[in-house]
Amino acid sequence: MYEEGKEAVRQREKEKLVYKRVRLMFSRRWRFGWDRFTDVDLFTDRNESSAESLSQAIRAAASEEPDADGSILFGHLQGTVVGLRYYTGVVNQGEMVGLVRQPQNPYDTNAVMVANVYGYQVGHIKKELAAAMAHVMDNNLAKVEGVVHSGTKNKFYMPVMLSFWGKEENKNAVIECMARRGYKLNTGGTNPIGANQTYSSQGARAMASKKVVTIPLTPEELKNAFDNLFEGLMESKDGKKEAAKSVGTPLLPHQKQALSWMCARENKSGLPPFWERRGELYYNSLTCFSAKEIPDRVCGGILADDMGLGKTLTTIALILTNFHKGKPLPVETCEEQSSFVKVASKLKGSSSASDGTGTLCSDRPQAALSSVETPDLVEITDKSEKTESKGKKKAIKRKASKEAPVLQEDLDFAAALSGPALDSGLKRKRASKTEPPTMSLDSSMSKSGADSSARTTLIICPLSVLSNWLDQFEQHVHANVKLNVYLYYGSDRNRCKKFLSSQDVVITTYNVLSAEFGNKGPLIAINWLRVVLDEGHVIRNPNALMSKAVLELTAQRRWILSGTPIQNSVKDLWMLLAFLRLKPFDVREWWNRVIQRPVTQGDRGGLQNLQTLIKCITLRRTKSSEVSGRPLVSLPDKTVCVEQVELSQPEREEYELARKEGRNIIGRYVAEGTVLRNYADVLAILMRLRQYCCHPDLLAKTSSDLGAPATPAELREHLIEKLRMVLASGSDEECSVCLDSVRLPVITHCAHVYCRPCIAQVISTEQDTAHCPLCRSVIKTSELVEFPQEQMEEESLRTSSEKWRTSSKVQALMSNLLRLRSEDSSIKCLVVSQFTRFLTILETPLRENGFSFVRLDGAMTQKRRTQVIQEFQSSEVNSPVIMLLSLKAGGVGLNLTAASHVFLMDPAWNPATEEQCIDRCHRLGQKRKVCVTKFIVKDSVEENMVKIQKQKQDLVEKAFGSTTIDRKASRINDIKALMEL
DNA sequence: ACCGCCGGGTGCC
DNA sequence: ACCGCCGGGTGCC
Repeated sequence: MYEEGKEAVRQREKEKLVYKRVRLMFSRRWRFGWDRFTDVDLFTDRNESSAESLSQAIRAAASEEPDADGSILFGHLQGTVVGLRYYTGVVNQGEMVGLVRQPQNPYDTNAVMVANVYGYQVGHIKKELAAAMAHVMDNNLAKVEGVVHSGTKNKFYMPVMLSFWGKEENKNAVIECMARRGYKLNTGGTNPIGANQTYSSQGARAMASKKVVTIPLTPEELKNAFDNLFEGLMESKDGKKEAAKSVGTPLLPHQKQALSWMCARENKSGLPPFWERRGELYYNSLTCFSAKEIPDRVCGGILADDMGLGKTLTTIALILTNFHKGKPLPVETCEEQSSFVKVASKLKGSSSASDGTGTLCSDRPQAALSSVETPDLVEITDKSEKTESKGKKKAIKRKASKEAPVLQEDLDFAAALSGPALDSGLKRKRASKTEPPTMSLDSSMSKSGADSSARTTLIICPLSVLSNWLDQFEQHVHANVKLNVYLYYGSDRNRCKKFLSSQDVVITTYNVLSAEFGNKGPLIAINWLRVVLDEGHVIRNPNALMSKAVLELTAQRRWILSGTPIQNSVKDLWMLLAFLRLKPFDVREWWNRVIQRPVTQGDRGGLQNLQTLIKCITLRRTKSSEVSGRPLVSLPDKTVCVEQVELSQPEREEYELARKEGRNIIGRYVAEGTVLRNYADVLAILMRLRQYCCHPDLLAKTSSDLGAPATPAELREHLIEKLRMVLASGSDEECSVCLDSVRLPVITHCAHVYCRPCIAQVISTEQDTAHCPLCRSVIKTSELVEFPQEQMEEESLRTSSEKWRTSSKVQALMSNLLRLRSEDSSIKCLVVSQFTRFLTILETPLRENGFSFVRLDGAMTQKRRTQVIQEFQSSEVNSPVIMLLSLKAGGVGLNLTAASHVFLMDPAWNPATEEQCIDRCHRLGQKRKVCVTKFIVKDSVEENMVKIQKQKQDLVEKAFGSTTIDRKASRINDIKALMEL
């Protein structure tokens, strides 16, 4: 009887083999989060086209996983999972299961497969129920989720609690569709089985013992909690690791700390978050999944330190310090390798795509490379290859002859026969070993862990920081170390796989990667040692091509560098975790069910789980963090002083004339209560005064040239025109909605300026009856006037052609610059103004006095910008000593540490804008004391602006909840104070 | 699966 | 014997 049974099983297996190939595709896609199809086809014929189309189909299915946003719970239904004994997948009490339609199933086109969190198939839904579900699922009426509350009682079937989720409008259709086939959805009240609790860590256990009453988070609490998600992720251990000798720059304490943490995360040991050891098994407390094998740990994480704390340096240190098995990257030094220089130069020609790389790129000859590979490494490589080919051979043999695998099967069959005694209730053995779970795990493990042949770190960054990486490598790698850094960018880049994977570092951009993703470039094909995503938050949209491309990369270790890890919502986090392959959340469904939905619904447990998760993989320090009681980075001192400027007699007379005129006009508006209606006019007057304070030639042709307005329409046109001129001169105006400097300014019909997104929000909330926040005029989107940023170029030409004259403020600046030069000619200065035309005026005296300078303003192309910054930052003797900087130019990331003196030529409305500007040189990397000089004209509108700045700062520190009325009042008060009314 | 179902063997009690 | 009953074989979709 025993023999007969054995034979029968073998026979059945053989018959089913063909179908099994198909089925495996389905189960495998779960296992790998849908994206690892290439590893999968152990059983497919090596028929390229069929494997190809199937893989495409599966990939397409994966991307269809809907974003469950806005889904509501329709109801629950108790169902049955059948066919348990045919599959290896096991389910623990309380574990979630996935339900996948299998329209290709040859026995039943309605089949619904059940898989556990790891993607191992557990069974099928009983066919009558499957028939009903198939309709719902195929028509996308609902997403069905399963949880197995009670454990497996027998080997053949088990109950499963199904919940149906979908859009409100489909609810009745779903309920009716199920009812028609005799399945009544339990829609009772606010769900009987606690949809929320089910997913949180207390899960089934808590439910069984007592009803846990959870008070959902308010949206505000949620927002706060979320904003703080990345705060305080300072590793408490102060383990510090010394960098390898090849790192030329000494690391600061917090950088050593980060290096230690990163090395630890790469040299894996210990369990990933939410896993614990339970006897023989590893158990995940979130999903209730358990496995015999040690779960995959994420090799890498998120380094989310504040900007300026040295993420780049730390990453370079990591590359050099932690190669394999905690040993430093083997690199050659100049002295030993002088004989190879010739080879190196040959390679250099073929590889460098930009002069930036030239000095670093490919200096290490290939001869040296091969000598570095220890026999030990080679051996491991061979081994992994063997296991891989063995696996394939086995698969092929199974098809050809049944002799070889019989023994294997028999053992398993015997195990199966021995039944529950051996099962221990948690893990059933499968009669066939065609698809042992260990194999897939092991193979992925050996790929990521034991494959020591990978050498190269791939760094992907936005184009804007590419040059920064090259600089930093040059700067921080020890001078006599030959590190192969290849810039994979430009049309003549070397696409040779062998070449790339022999480099130590390959740097490329997200765009290059996206481009290659489409036409199968080498980046996707190479097995990288490490992939580093710089500014990693750019991949937060999972639909973007570059995000998809990034997920396809094969690597043993993965890192995300980001100064701003989260922009708005929980959703954005999925992509980061998916890239890191944080299982099981790399599969969207588990992320949605375990984290995203609970958190967005205000479930505290869900939020806590998210926090724990993030904490495990993230290191974040801010500028204000401390290491062992000391501040992270001690910046050199900064002194800010105000230098009062006295106007000359003629200047004063001109100014007073304009001031009186303006005061009269504004005074009339105040008396009439029409300040806000004529706001553009007011701003134009103020602007005129501010410009007088700097230089008389700043004044553009003013609206007075336009002639007196006749009709209301003309008046409006004039006001809008005035506002346009105020903006065009570079003034940093404030948006009354966000109370910050305007970004993407638009002008309303009633001549007020706001940020485009701010006013768009006002319009969308107030719908048809939207009013201007300042004057309550009706506003419409169609009537908003765009203000194209940086459109003032040719005007500056006209000014320079006029006869140049000086001004008191110009004099004040020049005497400072001349004094500094005589004290220390190496000092570099930033000269900042809101008025780009003022910068142009300043060029003349700078040239006359023989200062070498560069200019950076918003009108410059990105390319020119980086060029200018590079020039200015250079420490060469002839490099420019002065940068003329437009206040609003450049993002926050701008690094101008070469300068130690800042001259703010004119005050801004928003003090934060000035601070931001100062921080561009007062930041990490600044070696000198920073000295800031603000020029303020005595007895002028500028002095009043400074006073208002102070008041505003106080206000910001005190409270935030200012109403529109407050804002309006404060605007008017500001103006009155400015004009001393 | 300690079930249900199928289909062959069988046939008074 | 065109049924009932018994008991072995069998078992997801």
